[in-house]
Amino acid sequence: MAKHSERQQERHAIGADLIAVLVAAPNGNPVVLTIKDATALPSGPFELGHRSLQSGLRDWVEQQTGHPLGYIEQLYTFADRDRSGEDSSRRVISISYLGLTREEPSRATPPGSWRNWYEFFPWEDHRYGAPPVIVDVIEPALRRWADAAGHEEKRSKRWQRAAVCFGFDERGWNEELTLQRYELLYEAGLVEEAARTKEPAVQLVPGRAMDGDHRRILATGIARLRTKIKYRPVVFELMPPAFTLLQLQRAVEALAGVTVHKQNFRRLIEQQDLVEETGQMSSETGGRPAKLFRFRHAVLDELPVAGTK
Amino acid sequence: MAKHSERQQERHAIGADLIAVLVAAPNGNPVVLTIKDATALPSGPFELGHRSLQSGLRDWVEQQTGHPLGYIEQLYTFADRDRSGEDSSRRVISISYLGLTREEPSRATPPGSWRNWYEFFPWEDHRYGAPPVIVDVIEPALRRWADAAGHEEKRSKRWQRAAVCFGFDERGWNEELTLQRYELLYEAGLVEEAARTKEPAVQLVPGRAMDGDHRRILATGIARLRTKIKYRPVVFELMPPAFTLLQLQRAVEALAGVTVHKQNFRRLIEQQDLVEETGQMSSETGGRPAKLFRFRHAVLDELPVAGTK
DNA sequence: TTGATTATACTCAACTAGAGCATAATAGGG
DNA sequence: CCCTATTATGCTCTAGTTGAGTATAATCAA
Repeated sequence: MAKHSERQQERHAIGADLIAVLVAAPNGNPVVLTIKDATALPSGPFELGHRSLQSGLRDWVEQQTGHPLGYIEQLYTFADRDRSGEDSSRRVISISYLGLTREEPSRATPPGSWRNWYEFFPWEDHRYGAPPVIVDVIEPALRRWADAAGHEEKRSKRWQRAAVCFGFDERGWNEELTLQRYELLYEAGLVEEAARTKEPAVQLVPGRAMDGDHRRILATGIARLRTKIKYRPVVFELMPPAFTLLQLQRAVEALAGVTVHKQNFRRLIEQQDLVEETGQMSSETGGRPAKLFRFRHAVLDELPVAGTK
Repeated sequence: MAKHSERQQERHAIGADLIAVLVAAPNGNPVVLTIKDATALPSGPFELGHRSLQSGLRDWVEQQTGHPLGYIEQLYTFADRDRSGEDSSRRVISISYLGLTREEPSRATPPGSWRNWYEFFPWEDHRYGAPPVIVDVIEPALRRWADAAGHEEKRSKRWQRAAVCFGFDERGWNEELTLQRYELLYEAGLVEEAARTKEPAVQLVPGRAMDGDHRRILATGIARLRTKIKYRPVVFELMPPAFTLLQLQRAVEALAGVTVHKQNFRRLIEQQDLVEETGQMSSETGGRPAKLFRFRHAVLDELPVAGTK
């Protein structure tokens, strides 16, 4: 155990920031709360008055958006000097959180604050097939990046990594690799954030950039959520009190960025007793009316339950 | 975005500590590195000179143990005032990590530094059946705790939570709930750490206590590792370069605290191509000699691989 | 009344996971 | 050398899960 008193001077040159990836899914649109014209995630300093990190986050997010936060989960803490834009005489520790909220808040959040998260990651939305940007831009760019490696061994390692991430060479798309894909594009110098420090690539991959690490944090949040919905019933934090099974499915698909087999999705939800009928039917957009369901909150007490794989 | 400059004063009253849950498994024993006569986890301040949190941790752990850290993973960051033992005029942010190392280091670590982690959680080892402490001490104590609740509804909620955590009422043991179990015992005032602030219970549950939050952090690390080995090949970080399948199985069982079906374990490992034969056989303790295997490091590049469920 | 659209019930085959049986190869004691 | 204990290793069987498809039911709009 180091003596703390000797190090007060050094330790005091440290600050802490809380950064939030705040997600909602109003009618099947995956949106995230942003500030500064969608160039940053909402963040605020951790202050002495806060009871804990989590309550500190709750305080200012609820104050800022006017809506209560349902689910909160810590994402990652980092303090890399190279990554942060500040000078190196002091360090800021950034603690990021994933938060889910039920509705898209309107008051206290200027229009345009909530953004479809695929604006930042156009290559992540495979609900309507693989986005053209992958085969048109990303694949050739990563091929060039791989070929630019010195040794043959390194070349093939690079390409294998790219192929795993993006599902090239028959490998198939894995929606959970959102973070790995962003990091790969960053290392290959294909996103704007990387081009700021490294030499810029000839052609950047489309997708809205953000300040500092924020896009990377968003990628972390998306990846976490995409894995989490498979084994924990967290989607319901994003749903209205009553919903149809198709609405639920659309929400899951929006987050995962892939479509699922309708009948199998229903089977899964029902056999896990995640929902119960409200007894009412929906006034539908078209087609046969659907039963309305509500989340069975009791499942949260029956802990080791599964989600919506 | 808050103006940072206005808050310098407040922000500077913050320090950061790195805390390590460092795990090894020499011949099937799950051990963790401790200091101060096994009352604390190794920790050190995060300093300005450190390149990043992770490298800061690596620096002083390797310096302190003389062994390189294989796998490192962030666990959790917290700054709750109630939990930490320090005065409230300043805050320390604790960032905890899980680290895996191959061998039990001997130099630079005094004897007794590595402790079997079941000394801290005697109720977590189900390799030889459910430990008697559960039915003898924990179950009746939690029954009393549940009954002590005011409303009938709260009583049944408490008991349901206890039953889920410890597998009462036919529910079966779930080894991944290590953290939830510790937190339950803490809330029920049944561990020493809780008795320091709350009123002490009549009889505490056996198990070595630690300073501050350290036992809780250890529980977090164990729980994380128990879930991780099921879908990522991290056990191999704890194994020697060559090993028999039984040795591998013993390591997994040591971490998970439960036994597995031998033949099915072999089938799983082999069909996933996690290992390859070295061509050599083991000079065994008894019985038919076993083939020696080594980890196929290439699987780390074939990313979305499974582990040792 | 027909077609489009969505809801909902079933079926089927492939695969996975849990459990057990059988046989092989070694050591040690008589 | 044979018997027994012990561990290694191969194989089977069954139940459950998963992916994909077929069939039928309600509704609306033209």
